[in-house]
Order: sequence, then C-alpha cells, then structure tokens
Amino acid sequence: MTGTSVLHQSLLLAKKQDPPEHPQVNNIRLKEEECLSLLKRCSNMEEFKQVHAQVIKCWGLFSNSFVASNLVATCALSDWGSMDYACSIFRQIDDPGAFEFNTLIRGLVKDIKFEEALFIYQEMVERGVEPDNFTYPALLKACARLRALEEGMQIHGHVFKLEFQGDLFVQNALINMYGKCEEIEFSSAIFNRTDQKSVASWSAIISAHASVGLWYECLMLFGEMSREGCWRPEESTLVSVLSACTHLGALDFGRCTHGYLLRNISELNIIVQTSLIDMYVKCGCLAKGLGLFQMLAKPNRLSYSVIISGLAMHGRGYEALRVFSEMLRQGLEPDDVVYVGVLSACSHAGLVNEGRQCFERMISEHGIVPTLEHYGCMVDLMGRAGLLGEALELVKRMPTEPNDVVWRSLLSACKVHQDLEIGEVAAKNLLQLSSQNPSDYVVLSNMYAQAQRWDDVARTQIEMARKGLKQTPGFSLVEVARKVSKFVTQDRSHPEWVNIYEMIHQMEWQLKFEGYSPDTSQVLLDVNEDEKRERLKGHSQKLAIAFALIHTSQGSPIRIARNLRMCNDCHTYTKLISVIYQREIIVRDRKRFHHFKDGTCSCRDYW
DNA sequence: CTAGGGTTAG
Repeated sequence: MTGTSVLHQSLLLAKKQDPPEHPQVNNIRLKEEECLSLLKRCSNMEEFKQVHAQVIKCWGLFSNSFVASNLVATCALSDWGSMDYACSIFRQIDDPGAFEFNTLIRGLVKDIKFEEALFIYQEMVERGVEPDNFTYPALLKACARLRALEEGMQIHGHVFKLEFQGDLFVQNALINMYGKCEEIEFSSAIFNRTDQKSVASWSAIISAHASVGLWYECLMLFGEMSREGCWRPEESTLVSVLSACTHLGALDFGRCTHGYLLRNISELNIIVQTSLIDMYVKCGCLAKGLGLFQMLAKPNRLSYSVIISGLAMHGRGYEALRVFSEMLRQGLEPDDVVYVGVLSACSHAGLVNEGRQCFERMISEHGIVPTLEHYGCMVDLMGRAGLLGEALELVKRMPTEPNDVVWRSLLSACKVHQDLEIGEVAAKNLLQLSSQNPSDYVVLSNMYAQAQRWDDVARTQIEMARKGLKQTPGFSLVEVARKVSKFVTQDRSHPEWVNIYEMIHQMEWQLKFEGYSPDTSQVLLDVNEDEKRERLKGHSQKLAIAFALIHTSQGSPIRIARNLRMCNDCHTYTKLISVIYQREIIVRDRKRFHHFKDGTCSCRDYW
C-alpha cells in the first residue's frame, strides 16, 4: 500500500460519508473503525499525519473515543519517532485512562525521552491512575538511565504496595535500576529475594556489580550462575564478564569466555566484539586484539576508542595516531575519552609535538573542553620528555584545580629526570591534598636518596610513619599452569624458593656472557655495593621470570603483572633474558605494557 | 477495545 493510495482512500471515504443527517451511534462507530483501519495501514509519519488531518477535517477529532487512544498507541509503538505528535493527541484527550498513560509512557521510554516519561508518570500518580505491570519496567528503565534514584525509589514504593509486588520483569528492572544508581545492596537484596530467577535477573545483578567496579564479585556471580545450570548466559551477560576480565587482567577467564561465545553464538555483535578486543589488549595480547579489530565489519567510536588506548598502553604511538586519523576519515566524531587515548599514546611514545597538536585540535576542531584527565596526559607527556618546567607551567595554567593524579605524574617525571627542585613543589602540593597514598612519600624519599640527602630521607619517612602509612610492597604476579603466583622482593616464602634461587644463579651466569652488569643506581639504600647487588638479584620480577622459566615450555610467552614501575636494572635484565632464553616476556605495570623480545623492549627504553 | 516488558563496551 503506497502513501498516496491510503490518502486517496481517506478522501474517498470523506466524500462518500458526509456527516449524516441523523447520526446514530452505530454509524459513528462504523466511521471510527474505518478511520482506524486507514490510520493503522499508514507506513510512515507523513502519511499518518495527512490521513489524520483528513479525519479531523471531516468528522472532528474523536477526542475521547478509542480512535484517539489508538492514535497515541500507534505513534508510541511505531518507530517513526513521532512522540511529539502522540503527546499532542494525548493532550486533547479529556480524561486519559490507564491505557493512554501506559502506552504514552512506554512510547516515550522507547524513544529515549526519559524525563518526559517520568513527568507523565507524576501526572498519572496525581490522577490516581495505576501503571500496569508492563509499564513499571519502562519507568524503572528511565530511572536507571537517568540515575534517578529518588524517582526510582518512589516507583519501588508503589510496586511494593501492589498486591503481587511486581512480577519477574519488574523485579529485574528494579535490580537494574538500583545497580545503575550504584545502590548495590538494594540490588542484591531484591535479587536474593527473587526466587524464580531468569537470565535477565542474572544479567542485571552481574552488570550491577560491574557498574560499581566489583569485578571479582562479577566473576563469582557468573560462576554461580553457571553452576545453577539451567540458564545459558547470553551475550549481554558476557559483556559484563569480559569487562570484569579486562579490569582484573584475567586472560585465561577471558579466553574461556571467548571460546564459549564462539561455540554458542553464530554472529557476535559489535558490543561483544569490542569488549573482546579490549579484554585481549588490556590483558597483554595486543596482536590478538588488533586481529579482531581488523575483522570488524563496521567499527564504531567505541571500537576505535579501545584500540587507540590499547595501542597507547603498548607504547605504539604512531600506530595509535594512524588509527585515529583513520577514524576521522570514516567520519566518526571523537569524544573526550578517545582523546584521552590519543594523548596518552603520544605520552607513552614520547611524541611531544604530536601531542601538543592533538591537544590544540581537540579544543579548536572538536570543541572538547579539556578535562583534568587530558591535562594529566599533557603533564605526563611533557614530564616524561624532560620538559619539567613546561609541565609545571601547564599545571599552574590549568583552569580547574589540579588533582592528586596531575601532581603525582609530575612528581614521578621529576624522579625519572632527577629534578629535585620541581619535584619538591609537586610533592608539597600532593601532600597538601592530604594524600593517603604511601607511594607519594616513597617517591619523594627515593629522590632525596638519589641526591644523597639522607636527612631529608629520614624526615620524609618519619612523616610517613606519623601518618600511619606503610610502603606498599612491590610484587609481581605470574600465571603458570592456570595458577597465579605472587612474588615480593627477596621472597623466600614460595615452596620452591630454593629452585628459584638456583635458577636465578644460572641466569646470572648466562647474563654475564652477554655483558650484563648490574645497575645499582636505583637501589636506594645506604648500603655498600655488594649488598646492593644482592638486593637487585631478588627483585620480584626476576623471581617471577625464574619461576616461569622453570615451569613453562620452551618458546611459550611469559606474562607478568606488577603493581609498581620496574627499575632500570630489571628492564635491562629482562631484555637480555628474552634473547638468551628465546622467550617473549610481557610485563604490565600500573599504566602500560612492556614487550620484551629478542633483546629489545617495545617501549624503546622510554617509559 | 487496544499494546506489551529486562540486560550489553572505552
């Protein structure tokens, strides 16, 4: 049925049925139904409006008849984006009932007009009309998206008063609403009370935990869900699970999830694919992530975002910039998060000029107001490159008050470049922000140690102790045979420590042939050279490598995650080990990855 | 007298 013919018919109808001389109820009824059937056959908004206009012209609006109700319903449920029109018809109904309210609210929610939906709901409450069990989930969805906890709780109150207290769909929507509003206890309480849980209930509770960053609990819940058996997780659940893997660096769990997806779902959607890419990249498998990215049919802004920040983490600055310009060529508009990726790519690869240009371009071309995070990247960029004065200037010029992250990155840059003067400025500001972060004191104290200012070292450490802060010990995690082992410096608590130290001894022999000599300059203890060398040997990363070399097969990569930056000596040492033992060694520190292969590191000694 | 519900990434 084409547009003209529906319109044509409505004109014919109008001609054929002039207002009757003696209108009868049945006659009107008939006309109503005829109008309705015409209106229902319309296939787009234009057509609908024209026919509607004809109907009004001939017979006036049947304002309180079921035609009007159906008009609202048709607009609300079609994909024509015609909610304004539906609202205007709705406003002409004198005494809207439950059906009109319900359809209008659901239409508004479907059209992402959440505020309006909640507004209509208030009107509904005032008139004493009850939403039905189909409308509560829509309202709760609106609250979830708007993070409108107060309204959400009001609706929950109404649901609570219902005799049946809402069905499973309403329960699931409540779990989700509280999750999105970061009220995880309420979410869990409702989840635990729900006896007939559906996949949606599990999805909702898992994503609730994901949205407050309880990643470990996410995986636990997922395990529980699988053990309960009857529910096969669906894509959306697994996206939350993958996100948890990403944040925990749980590569094995992530791989299993990928396998599960491949076995059970024929075509993965863009969200799952993007989550997979992010997981692989942030768990250290850049190549795998890049491979999946290249297979995307139509990458969107988020896909680009994850791959750009992934390349950044791996120190591949130029590639990140290339992908970024590819993204612009595709006509995708970058947002602030994409720019954080771009700027950190420049920072990790030491691309100072490129970074400056991007920062300018972000403001002038894309109209993005730089956030603290962007300034943080810029300070980092300048600082790493040794432009400490310029970095300090930038911090002073910032329109918003610099936070601890900004000062901290300036401080650590000062440590790398041994600039005690600016370092002290950064430290002073950092400590003024009443930092509870022990590592701030440690960095400062180490800087004093480097400058042989032992009095200041002592002073800083006393200050730290006075505040009851303890130095966070550095550790390295390594996964062997699906089990993660943790090593701290000089660790002798591992059941195999004797073997491990024997291995260290052998490694040192080989290293000496390659011309390795220990770099003790960063052992910041007031002890003699021999003692320093002894200390270096027992750094946690070396223990982890030794352990992995003993227990993994020739040629398989070694993955290590550590909580602190690695020292220069560990860096040189690991490069040599990678060539001597022909192993790829991937180390993740707090911020980025180092790929050691054939005697070089992906960071090109810039980190 | 009608229509029809939850969840997914950087």
